[in-house]
Amino acid sequence: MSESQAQSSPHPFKPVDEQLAYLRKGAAEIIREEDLKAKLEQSAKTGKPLRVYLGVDPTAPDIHLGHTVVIRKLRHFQDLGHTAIFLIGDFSAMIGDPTGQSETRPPLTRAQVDANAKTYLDQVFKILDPAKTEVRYNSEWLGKMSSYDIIQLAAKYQLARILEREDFQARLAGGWKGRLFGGHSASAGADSSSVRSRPSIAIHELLYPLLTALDAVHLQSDVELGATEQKFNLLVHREIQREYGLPAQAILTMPILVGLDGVKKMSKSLGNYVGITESPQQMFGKLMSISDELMWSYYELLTDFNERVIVRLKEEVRTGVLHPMDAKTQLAYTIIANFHGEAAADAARDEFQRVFRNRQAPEEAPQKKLARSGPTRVSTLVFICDLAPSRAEAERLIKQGAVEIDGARVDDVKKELDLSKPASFLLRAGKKKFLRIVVE
RNA sequence: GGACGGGUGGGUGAGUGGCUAAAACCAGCAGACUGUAAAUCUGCCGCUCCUUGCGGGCUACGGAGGUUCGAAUCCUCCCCCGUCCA
Repeated sequence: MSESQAQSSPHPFKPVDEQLAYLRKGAAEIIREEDLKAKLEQSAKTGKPLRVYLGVDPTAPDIHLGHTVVIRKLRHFQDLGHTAIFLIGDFSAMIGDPTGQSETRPPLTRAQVDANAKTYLDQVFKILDPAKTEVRYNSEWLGKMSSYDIIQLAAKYQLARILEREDFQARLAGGWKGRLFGGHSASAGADSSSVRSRPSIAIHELLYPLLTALDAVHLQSDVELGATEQKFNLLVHREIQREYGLPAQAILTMPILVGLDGVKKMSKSLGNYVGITESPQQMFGKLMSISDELMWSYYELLTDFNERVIVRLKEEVRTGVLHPMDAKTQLAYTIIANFHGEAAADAARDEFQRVFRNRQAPEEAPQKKLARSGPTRVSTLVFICDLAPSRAEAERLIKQGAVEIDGARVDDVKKELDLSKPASFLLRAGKKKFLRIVVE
């Protein structure tokens, strides 16, 4: 868990300026900072912690490092003694947040949402302190609304205001911009011509920010967190709170984490992500593969090193005192220790050294047991062990010299192995994929 | 409801009857180099079978039928998307 500077004693709070500095780290924007400061002062005075929430739609079963950025910020509030509310948008997930979507997305079913919500919580509590986290579901209030309530709500906001939103603008104008971070491979000048399948906007999407605003109303939040792409929604929440006669919450947005490719937003569908349930080994490998440049934003958004320390590291790398690889190793170590503990992080680091720097066989590769059989081609083996998606691909890997057995390169496509007797060997396909095959 | 335009491989996008498993670019994968980074270079990049060959078979250009020795390309119907009009 994050060994952060803030310790348990919730009251009295730390000095407001100190709190602010801690909260500001890595933040993209605080709206408005004076508001947040005033709220912190108020809470310091009254001894009443702030109510800080993060709403998440459980649209996928797994969370990855990209999601953790903002969860970590919630943790920071928790560290400072404020009340962290983790809101599961089980109702809103069934509408679908239009943010960053280029078209209306298919709504999730109740069952999917429930299943996802469950796995989310397990994972989220690797970051948040379960004992101090208030978990809420927005179906609690949204599910009970009557159509009358909905009309009332809808009357509180202007269509023009909703349409101001960038996603809608773009979708209405057609030829929506590539998603964040140049999401579509920009072949030169393709912009205006790629309008072919112009997406539509369904009415219910307009309601999304309004409905989720009721979360803020119900929770009587002082602060809401979100990724920068949520800014629009968060601002609507703020206004609707006022409409309902509540003080407007402060907003703190966090930058979107760039994925392993160094270009696009980290996302599962792009495959440029590190899942938080992945093995220490896998995480280590993935984290070491990021570019030197990207490493700094990971330091900022995924670790508790404070700003000054990060600046110093950066300077040391720049002047050649610290090797970039060592800086990256430390980064990977720190992140993994957060999720798996230090022992596991140690092991992952050592293993990484062994395998990639010293080019030795991994201490323990994932094992795959096979029943005895006759002579089998290596290409077939690579395929049935899932090291390649097809036999053709497996064969290609061999032709390209990517396949090794116990460290010896296989260069004959037709090579066969005798699997009729018990045996154990290490099969490698490509740089990163190892499998210990055990024939029983 | 009408007029017009369009639906090609993971993405963009060429291709208007055979030379097209389908240009080019992007993404991806592998090898070399390295710090398993980035950059760069080289190769690969539908599936499958074997005698691994510039080999055979199968599948693929929204769907279904048809014309043809031969279709992503022509015809018919259908579905979907967009623009404009109502």
